[in-house]
Amino acid sequence: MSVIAKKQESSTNAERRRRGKELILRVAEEVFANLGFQGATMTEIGKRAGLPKANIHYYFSSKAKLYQRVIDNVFTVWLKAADKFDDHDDPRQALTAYISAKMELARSRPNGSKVWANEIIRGAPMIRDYLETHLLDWCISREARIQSWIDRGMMRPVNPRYLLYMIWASTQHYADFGTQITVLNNGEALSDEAFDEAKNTLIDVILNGLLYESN
Amino acid sequence: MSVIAKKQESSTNAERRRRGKELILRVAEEVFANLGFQGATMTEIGKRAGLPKANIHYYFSSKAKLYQRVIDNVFTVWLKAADKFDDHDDPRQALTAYISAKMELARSRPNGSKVWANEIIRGAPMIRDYLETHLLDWCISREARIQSWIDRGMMRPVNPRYLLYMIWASTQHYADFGTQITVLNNGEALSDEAFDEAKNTLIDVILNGLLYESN
DNA sequence: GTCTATAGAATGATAGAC
DNA sequence: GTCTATCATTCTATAGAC
Repeated sequence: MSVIAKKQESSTNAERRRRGKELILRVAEEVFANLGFQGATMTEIGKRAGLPKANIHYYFSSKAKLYQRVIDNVFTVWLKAADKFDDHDDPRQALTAYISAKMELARSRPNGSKVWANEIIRGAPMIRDYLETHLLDWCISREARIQSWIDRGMMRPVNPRYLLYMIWASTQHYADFGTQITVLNNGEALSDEAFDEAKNTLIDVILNGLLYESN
Repeated sequence: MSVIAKKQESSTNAERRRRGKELILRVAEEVFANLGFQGATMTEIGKRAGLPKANIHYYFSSKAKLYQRVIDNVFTVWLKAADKFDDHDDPRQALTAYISAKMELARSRPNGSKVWANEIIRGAPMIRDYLETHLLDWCISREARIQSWIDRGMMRPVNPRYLLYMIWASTQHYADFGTQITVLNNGEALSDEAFDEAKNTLIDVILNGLLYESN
């Protein structure tokens, strides 16, 4: 076997290993979201991934480590969507883009949002440092941006932080409380059209609540 | 011992028993809120209540039954606050009263809100029937009320259901995500003044977003 | 009613064969 | 790398003394 062939085989194995880890992470996100950290079991994660639990321990040394990796992914995805906030220097466009991005995330990755919510409700034992550093930094810089809009008379004066909380809460609700929303929708998940209407209602009320008539 | 004395003693014992159950329920709400259903243990509940776990089982036959009772209490308290919605036939007054009541509940009973959130995130296994009956009924009647305001030109047209979700989400956030809010507040819980400002921001944005200038 | 002790089941983690 | 078998721990729940 040539060196090149060896390299290719090695690359293939690495690739397979990566895919195995990806699969486990995806399944683990779902299980942690629906059962909480304590409720989730390695056996259940293994079962849904089609593996004995010993294999999960082979890839991720402990349940806590696996959970930490799931949380890392959730935060990475959130950060990426949150950057939509910076695309425009106009409150109407920026807030519309941000609310839309958050709603699309709630739609496409509800389990990530649930894991995050579960973790916060528990008192954030695993991610306190994220909150104290990355999240706080993100907030401070965006609050400055919102304040500059207020100072320039582009929107009504509100405490920027409470505005951010309002947007987080009302968008993430469609992921975290998806079960309740489905039950109240006669047991059917919101259609794409209904979800769009919900999104537009949020944008409509918040922008109307913040912007002056003239804008 | 006279019959009256016997009656009094019996009443005192019943009273003590009731107080014992109350204490356990209060402690259980806190433990379920912070650890989730699976994370909460009878040992921990007993420890915080100053009792061995066998006593908890004496008062509540099983962990599931105790949890169900905690959930019952949460829903009862919520229903009472939700009635604030009916005190006025004017959107400004009614929505202000309702948002205020929800925020006061988030402030005074954050653990109840967290238990509810945990239960919904898990897929509402224990309270699906509540959602399908009591909560749905409550929604339908209040949506009709909101719709009548819209029909009478008292507020801008929005889908009443998504407005309710917005109010629930943005108020309950202050309970469910209290840990995150505290960390972002430099590790200190929101002061009464800050909480009031948050409440007024919500009322301000939502009412401004819904009502016509002339109102 | 209250407690100690323990049964019986489930879980995270690992050893060791293949 | 993958699997079976198993250990050590922890949990719900109950038995039984007081």
